[in-house]
Amino acid sequence: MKVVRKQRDADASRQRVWEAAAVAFAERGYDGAKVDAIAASAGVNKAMLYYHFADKLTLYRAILKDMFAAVGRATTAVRSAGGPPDVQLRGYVDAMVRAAEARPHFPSIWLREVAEAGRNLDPDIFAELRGVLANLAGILQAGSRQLRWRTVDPFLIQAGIAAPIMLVLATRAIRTRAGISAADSDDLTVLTDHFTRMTLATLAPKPRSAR
Amino acid sequence: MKVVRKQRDADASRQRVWEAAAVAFAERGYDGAKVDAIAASAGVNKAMLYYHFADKLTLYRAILKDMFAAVGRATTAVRSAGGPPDVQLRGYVDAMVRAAEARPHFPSIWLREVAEAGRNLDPDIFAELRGVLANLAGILQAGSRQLRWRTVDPFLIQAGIAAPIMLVLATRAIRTRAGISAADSDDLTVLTDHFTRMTLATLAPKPRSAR
DNA sequence: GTCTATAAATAGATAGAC
DNA sequence: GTCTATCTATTTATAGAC
Repeated sequence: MKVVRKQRDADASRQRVWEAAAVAFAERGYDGAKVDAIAASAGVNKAMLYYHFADKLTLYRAILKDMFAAVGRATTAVRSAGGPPDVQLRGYVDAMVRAAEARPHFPSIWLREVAEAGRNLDPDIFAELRGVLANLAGILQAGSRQLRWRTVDPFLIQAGIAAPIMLVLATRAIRTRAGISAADSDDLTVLTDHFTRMTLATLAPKPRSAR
Repeated sequence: MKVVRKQRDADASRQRVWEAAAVAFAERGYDGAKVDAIAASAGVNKAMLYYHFADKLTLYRAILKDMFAAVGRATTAVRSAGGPPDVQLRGYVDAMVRAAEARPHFPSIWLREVAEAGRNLDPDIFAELRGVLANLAGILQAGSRQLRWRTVDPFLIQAGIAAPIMLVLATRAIRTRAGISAADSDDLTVLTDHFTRMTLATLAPKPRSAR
């Protein structure tokens, strides 16, 4: 009984550290986030943090890995589900939005990692990223065959989907304050709709007769 | 003569500090960039850095202001030049690409600032951002009238243009190493072409008859 | 303008008691 | 599992000579 209780507390404090760290890394970046602050905000002592995680970098990498693994799982599920390419594409966009939405720290950390140009990413995570891109490439190929989509570099398509989504989500709070309105884009469905339509329009074949 | 020489040296060392700082802030972020490292990489002593700039934050803000002012000038020039909305839009995209390309540190710092959700941005810079967005909104309105473009939130369009461009530029070096190919997208014209076409396709009116 | 030396504060990490 | 106290290295910033 005592063991069980301790176990539950352990999980709880580990979880609180994890979440406080995710918030801090999102708000301040790896170097800007301070271990003292993370521990304090988690309601534990700094030594407790080091009890659960070897060091700051290990903690950070654990959060990163969780993020990218989630995207990998979600996009692979979309691909496995099959269906028409345009439906899969919507699923892909939706997977991005949902993975980010489920983790409030996701957009900021993702943007920072892009800015870092991968310095913190280990081979595992790179493999995950290539997997995500392969899922997208698969959808694009299916679209080429079945819907005569244009042939476009999958990386450019991925950039066009993920980057703006993360920007919109990362700046939700500040935009109203800054006098930059985007009322609609706070609705996640609007987000998915817009970037799905944008991507499909980009991929659509040239009209037969027009011009 | 001596004064002139000193003056030239002053400019030179100030400039070297500026550039070293821009690189460091891009690579490591505000907190990750160390004053010692910046001074060393600029080939001056740390005290020299403080001679030219009041403190680290002032130096950082100066670089930020230069970046956003450049985008403001460039997009305003595009708007003033007038012309058909689709041509103006291409000019707008091109302005983003060029402003970023002219400053190697631009994409990374821009992405980091988005992740910061504006913590470092002062009212001046916010005004600049609103100006850029107003320039885009003007183009979109002209397109609505003259080319029957759809009505879309300008912020979503801006997100769709700027964010992926910065991502592509910020990750140029790493992508080859990571096994993520995007050979074409290293050519700036290809970049401008792609995101211009993407945006125009997004804005294009619904076809009359099709479906 | 430029440098050396150093102050003063902060931050990551650990020892060791409970 | 959890905490207090502390060690050590790093980091921003300045004083003051040349």
